[in-house]
Amino acid sequence: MVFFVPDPSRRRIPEAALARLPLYLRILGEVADEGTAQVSSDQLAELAGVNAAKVRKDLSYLGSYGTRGVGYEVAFLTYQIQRELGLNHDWPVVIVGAGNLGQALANYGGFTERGFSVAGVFDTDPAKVGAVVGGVRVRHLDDLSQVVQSRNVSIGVLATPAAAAQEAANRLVRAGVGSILNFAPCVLSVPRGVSVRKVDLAGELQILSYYEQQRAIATGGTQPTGATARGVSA
Amino acid sequence: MVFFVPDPSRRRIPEAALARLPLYLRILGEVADEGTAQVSSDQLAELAGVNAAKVRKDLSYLGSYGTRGVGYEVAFLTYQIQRELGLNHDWPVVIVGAGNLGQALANYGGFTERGFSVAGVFDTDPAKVGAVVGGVRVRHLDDLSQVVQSRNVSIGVLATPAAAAQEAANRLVRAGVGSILNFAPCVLSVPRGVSVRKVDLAGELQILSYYEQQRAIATGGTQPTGATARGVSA
DNA sequence: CAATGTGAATATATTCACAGCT
DNA sequence: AGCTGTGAATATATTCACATTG
Repeated sequence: MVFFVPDPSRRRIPEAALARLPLYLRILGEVADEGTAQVSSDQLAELAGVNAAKVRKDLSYLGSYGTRGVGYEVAFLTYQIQRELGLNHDWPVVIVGAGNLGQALANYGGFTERGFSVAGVFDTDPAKVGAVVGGVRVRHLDDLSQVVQSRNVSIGVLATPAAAAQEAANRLVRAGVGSILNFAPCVLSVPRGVSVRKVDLAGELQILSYYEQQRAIATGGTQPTGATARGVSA
Repeated sequence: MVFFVPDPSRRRIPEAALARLPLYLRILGEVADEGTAQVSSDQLAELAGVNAAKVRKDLSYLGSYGTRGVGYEVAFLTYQIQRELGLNHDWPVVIVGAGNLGQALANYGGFTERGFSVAGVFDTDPAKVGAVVGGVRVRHLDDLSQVVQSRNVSIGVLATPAAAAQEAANRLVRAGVGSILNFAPCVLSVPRGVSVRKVDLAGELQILSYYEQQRAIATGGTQPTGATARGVSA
């Protein structure tokens, strides 16, 4: 009997810490742009708006890359986070759905700016196929597999209407994509091993709405515009 | 000495549970569209892709709205979640930044579809001011305060470049906005009491990149396209 | 001596498992 | 009989506080 076989993927970073690494990375970029070579966890924490102990613990999952009494070397730490996140590789993405949001994401500089080139934009609507969006021609979804394989794409961005999302996800998975960023307002069912992250834009507003309502209650203030109850199934 | 003054805002829902309410709400909407009147926590859990006990505990923070042995009445539960989130009120939003993302969000049906009307789109760029986006004319940021006050706006969506974000946030706060949804890749500093939620689109991809790298390591498979190390301060 | 890295303490979140209703 | 609502158990995350080290 073998005890304590330490899961070979033991190196896994806790989810909560992982989610903050992109933030630290961005801050390190800004700090570097100002010519600063060293940062302390206190400084990072201040800039990131989090607790300094949290910064240190988060970074400790990557290894011991700081210097006691001094801090972290900006360039070195940047490199280590990038390496941990896999950002020293190219990760071309495909965008499925060339509606408002899909087009916006294709045009949106933020992806390419941070190293995610758009290998293709896909749709099934003949009216959209052929149009040029963000410098990329919209292709028919039938070409997805070919592009994913030839360009070695492993990340897909899903920006279709909810009704089309599951089928589009199926196609992404069949084409060989291993991770999906889902903007469609629906829950995807994917084979085990495929990673999905969901972004719910309207949901974010609903959460803010809760905070605003709490504030309104707390301050005993007047409620916002007309308490027009919406239909229950809206 | 007074012990255990139970925080008057004790009614606060745990953050993690709160973040799932929009998901449940959406699922309830789908279920209702299919004409189903009752759902069990098992069914909801299945549809939401989470544990059934979690569903029950989340819903229990709202009150006891289920019926033992039966489940939850779809319409009633929908109403209760909406009420808790403050969605029985109108919450007009303003969008600051009429670049690619700002325009897309204004056009994007998802906000209005879920009851968040766009009261205005603002920018400082004279080339953009006056253009019509998503049926709304882009106004100059100087008009922000007037619109926020006249339309009683308390939620702002920030979609400017990072460099302009802090100043735009200041203006939102000064105008009277209490909650900000921040798409700009930067950390905002706001007065105590103002809520900020950040959406980091590229950061989401970076996290997926980590998963993909882990998969590549686990499967011992070939790395993705060219291991071109990017500049350290990228 | 200043700041990291980390055990220990605390807080939050998830899940189990079942008493209690319908 | 079946499903909710919830204490208790567990897991994860955050924060404290300090020994350790350059």
